[in-house]
Amino acid sequence: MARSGAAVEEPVRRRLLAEATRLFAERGFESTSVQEIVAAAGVTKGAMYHYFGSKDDLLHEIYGRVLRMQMERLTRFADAEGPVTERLHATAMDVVVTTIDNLDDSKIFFRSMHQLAPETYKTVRAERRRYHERFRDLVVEGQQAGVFRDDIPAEMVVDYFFGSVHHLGTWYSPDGPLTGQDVGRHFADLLLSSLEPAGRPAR
Amino acid sequence: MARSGAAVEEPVRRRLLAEATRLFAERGFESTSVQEIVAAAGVTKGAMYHYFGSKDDLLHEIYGRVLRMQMERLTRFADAEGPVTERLHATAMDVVVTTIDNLDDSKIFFRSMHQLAPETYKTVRAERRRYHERFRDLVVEGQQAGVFRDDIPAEMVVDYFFGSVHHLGTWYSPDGPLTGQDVGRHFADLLLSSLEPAGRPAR
DNA sequence: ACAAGCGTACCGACTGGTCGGTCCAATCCG
DNA sequence: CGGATTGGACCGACCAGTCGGTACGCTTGT
Repeated sequence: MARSGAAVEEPVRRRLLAEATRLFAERGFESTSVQEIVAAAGVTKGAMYHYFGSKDDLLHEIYGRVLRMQMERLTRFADAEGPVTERLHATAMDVVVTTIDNLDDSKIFFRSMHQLAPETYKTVRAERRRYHERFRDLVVEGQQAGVFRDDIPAEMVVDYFFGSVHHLGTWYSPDGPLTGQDVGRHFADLLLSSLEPAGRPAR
Repeated sequence: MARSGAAVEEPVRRRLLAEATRLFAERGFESTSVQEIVAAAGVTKGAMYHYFGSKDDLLHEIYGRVLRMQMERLTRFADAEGPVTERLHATAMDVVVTTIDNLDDSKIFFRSMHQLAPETYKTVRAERRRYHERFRDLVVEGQQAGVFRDDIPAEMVVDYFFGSVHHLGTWYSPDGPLTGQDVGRHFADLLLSSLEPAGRPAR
C-alpha cells in the first residue's frame, strides 16, 4: 500500500513545478510568494526548499524545461527533408502551435526573464541565442538558394518573427474561435510571404 | 531670483517620473522599491507621495503618457493623404522609430502591464485596444481596396506586427549598428510584403 | 539505526504607505 | 511699509505586514 500510495500520488516536486508555472504566468514571478506556491501544491515551505534551492531555482527549472523542448523540436523540423521553403513553413508553424499549447510557459518567459539571477540569466540568454541562430540558419539557407529575399538581414527577420510568437500570450485565448493550428498556419504564411524575393521594386 | 531659481531646477515631479521609468525598465516594477526611486530622484518618500497617490499611480502615469503620444502619432499618419499602402508603410515605420526612441517605455509596457490594479489595467487595455483597432482599419481598408491579401484576418496581422514591435526592447540596442530608421524601414517592408495579394497559390 | 522527506516555528530584512513637523514664499492686515 | 498668517512643498522617522529563507524535529521506509 505504501508503494502504490506513493505511485498514485503525484510527486510533490512535479506539483510544485506545475503550480508555480500556473501562478507565475497568472501574476508574475515577483508578485507570487513562495507561500502561495506551496499552498497551491498542498505542501509547505519545508517541502519546497527540500526540492529546490531557492525561488529563483524554481523559475530556472521552468526555463530549462521549455528551452530543451523547443530546441529539440526545432532541430527535428529544421533537419528534415525537403525544400527550404517547406521546412521553414513547417518549423514556424510548429513553433506557434507548441507555444500555444504551453502558453503559460510563454507568458513566464518574456515577462519574468529579467528577474533571474545574473548568472542564470546569461545561461538562459545564451541558450535562447543558439535557438535563434538555428532558426536564422534556415532563413540564410533560403536566401543563398535564391528563394528568399536577401535585402533584409536574416537576423532581423528572426527577431521580427519571434517577437510575434512571444506575444501570443498577451492576446491569444484558447476560448476564442482560433485553434493553435489556425494561428500557426497564418503566421507561417505571413513569414513566408514576407520573404518572397522581388516583392517590391528595389528602390 | 526666486522665480528663475525654481525654473532652472528640474521640477521634482518630472524627475520622479523619469527615474521611475528608467528603473522600472531596468529591473521591473515589482523589483524596484519606492526607496530606490526617490533616492535616484534626490528626494524623499514624502515628496513622492505628495505628487503621486501610490506606486501604482506612478506606473499608471507612465502608461498614460505613452498611450497618448502613440495614439496621437498614429492618428496623424493614418489620416494623411495618399494611397493606403504608403500610409500603412509610413505608419508602421513611425511606430517602430517612436518605440525605439522611447525604448524604456516599451520595456515597461509589456513587462509590467499586469501589475497594474485591475481597474487601471482595464483602462489601459481598452485604450490599447482602440489603438490596435485604428491600425487594423488601415489594413482592412487596403484589403477592401484589393491591394492587400484578405485571406488572413486583419486582426491577426495587427497582432503579428505589434508582437514584433513590442519585442524590440528585448533585442534592440542603440549601441548596435542599426538605427531606428533602419529597423523601421525593414519592419515596414516586411509587413507590406507579407500583405501582397496572391503571394502563395490559394490551396 | 539512519537517512530521506517533509511540517512547524521562526528570523531578519525590507516593503509600501503614513504622519507630524519644517521651511519658505506669497498674501493679508494695519 | 512690515509683521503676522497661511499653505504648498517637502522631509524623515516610523508603522504594520510580508517576504524569502532557515533550523530543527518528527515520521516513515529500509
